[in-house]
Amino acid sequence: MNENISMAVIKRLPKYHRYLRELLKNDVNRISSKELSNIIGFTASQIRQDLNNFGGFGQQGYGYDVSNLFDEINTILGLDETYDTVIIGAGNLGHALANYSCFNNFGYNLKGIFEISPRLIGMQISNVEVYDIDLMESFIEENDIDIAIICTNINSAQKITNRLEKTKVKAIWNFAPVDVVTKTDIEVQNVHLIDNLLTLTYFIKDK
Amino acid sequence: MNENISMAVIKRLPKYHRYLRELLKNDVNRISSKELSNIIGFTASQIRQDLNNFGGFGQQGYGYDVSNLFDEINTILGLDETYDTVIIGAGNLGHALANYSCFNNFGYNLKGIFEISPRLIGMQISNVEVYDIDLMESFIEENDIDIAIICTNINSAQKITNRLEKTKVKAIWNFAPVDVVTKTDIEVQNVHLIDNLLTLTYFIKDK
DNA sequence: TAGATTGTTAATCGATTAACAATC
DNA sequence: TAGATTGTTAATCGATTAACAATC
Repeated sequence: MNENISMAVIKRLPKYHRYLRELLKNDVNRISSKELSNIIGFTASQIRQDLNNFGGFGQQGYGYDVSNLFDEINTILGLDETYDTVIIGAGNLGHALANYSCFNNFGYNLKGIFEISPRLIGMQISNVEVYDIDLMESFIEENDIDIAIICTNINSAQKITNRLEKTKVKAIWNFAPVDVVTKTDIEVQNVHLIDNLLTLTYFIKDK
Repeated sequence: MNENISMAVIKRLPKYHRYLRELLKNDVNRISSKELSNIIGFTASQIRQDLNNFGGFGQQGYGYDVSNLFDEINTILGLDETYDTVIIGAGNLGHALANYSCFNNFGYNLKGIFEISPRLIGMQISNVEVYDIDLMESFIEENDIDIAIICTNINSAQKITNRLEKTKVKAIWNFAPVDVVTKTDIEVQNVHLIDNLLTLTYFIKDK
C-alpha cells in the first residue's frame, strides 16, 4: 500500500463508501468503473486511479465485486475497528450529534457527554449520561476514549483543546466556529458548517 | 471581475472572511499578505493570487486595509444582502440549526420550520413557528424564501427536493445523508457531516 | 477465443508557488 | 528617496484524464 496518499484521494473515500453501501443495499454484486462513474460522478479513470492507490481490487474484464470493494474501503477508512467518543458541550449541537444515528451505525460509541452547566449535568441524552466537565480528563483515561467532539461555544473550544492535548484522545472533531490548534500529533478536524452556506450564497447572490 | 473563478478559490473565501472578521474584532487595521499567511496558513503568494481574482484590494508597500478587505470579501460572498430561509424537518438537527447563532449573524433569516409530525407542528423553536409540511410550497411563494435547509431523514430528502424544485427557492442546503439531485439550476450543497469523521478515522486507525 | 475492463503509464490540465517589475 | 509589498507573469508542482497493454 502506498504510504503517501494525497489528501484529494482520501477526501473522496467517504463518498465511495457511501455509494458502495447503497449498491450493496440494492443487491448489486458487481460494478465496472464506468458504471460507478455514472452514479458517483467521478470519471472512470479517476475511480481506477483512486482505488489503485490502495491495491488492485478489480478484475480485468469483470469489474469490481461490490461487497469486496466495500469491505476494502471500509477497512481503509479504519471502520473495521470501533471508536469510543465523548461529546463536550450538551447544547443544541451536542444534543443533535448525540442523537445522530449515522454515528452509531459506523462503530463510533458515544460514552459520555460533558457540560459546565449544572442544569444539564446528570441528564441522559440518547441513553448517554451528561457529566461535569471537571471529570473529562479522568473519564477519558479510564474509558480509553479515542475521539473528542467539541460542541462548546467559540470561547471555550481552544481551552478544551488544550486540556484534551494532555489526554490520550487521538482525534478532535471540532464544531465550534474557530480553528483550534494543537502542538501534539492529535488529529484535528475543524468543521465550519457556515462555510458551506457562504459558498451557496456566493452562487445565488445575483440570481 | 473574472467571471470564471475556480472552485478551489471560492472554497477558501469563507476562511478569509472568518479570519478578517477576527482581525477586525481585534482592531487590526492593516495586514500584509505575509502576515495574513502566518495566521491563516495559506501562502502569501496564494493570498495575493486569490484576492486578485476579484480586484486589486491592496496597495504596494502598504498591504491591505483590513476593514476594506473584509467588506470586499463580504460582498463577494453576497453577504451584503440578506436571505430568507426555511428549515424542513424539526428533528434534532433542524432544532440545532434553528438555534445556531452563526446563522442570524450573517443575514440569514429563518422564517419557518416545516414538519410532518403533528406532535411538533405549532411549536415555536427559537421564536420561529413549526408549520405543517403541506404548507411548505405556499409559504415559500408568499414569503420569497431564498434558501431551503433540508433536515429530514434520508428517505424524505429527495422527495422534498423534488417539491422544492417547483418553488422559487434559489438554493438547497441538504443535511440528510444522501446526495439529492435537481434538474433545474437550483444550487445544491449536500453536507455529509459523517465524511469528516471518516477522514479523521482514516488518520488515527493505526495509532 | 473474443469481449470487456482493469491496472498503469503517459499526456494534459489546473492550481500553487516563485520571482520580480511596478508603485505606494 | 529607500523600503516595503503588491499585482502579475512565469515556473513548478500535483491532480486528473486519456490511452492502451495486460489479462480475466
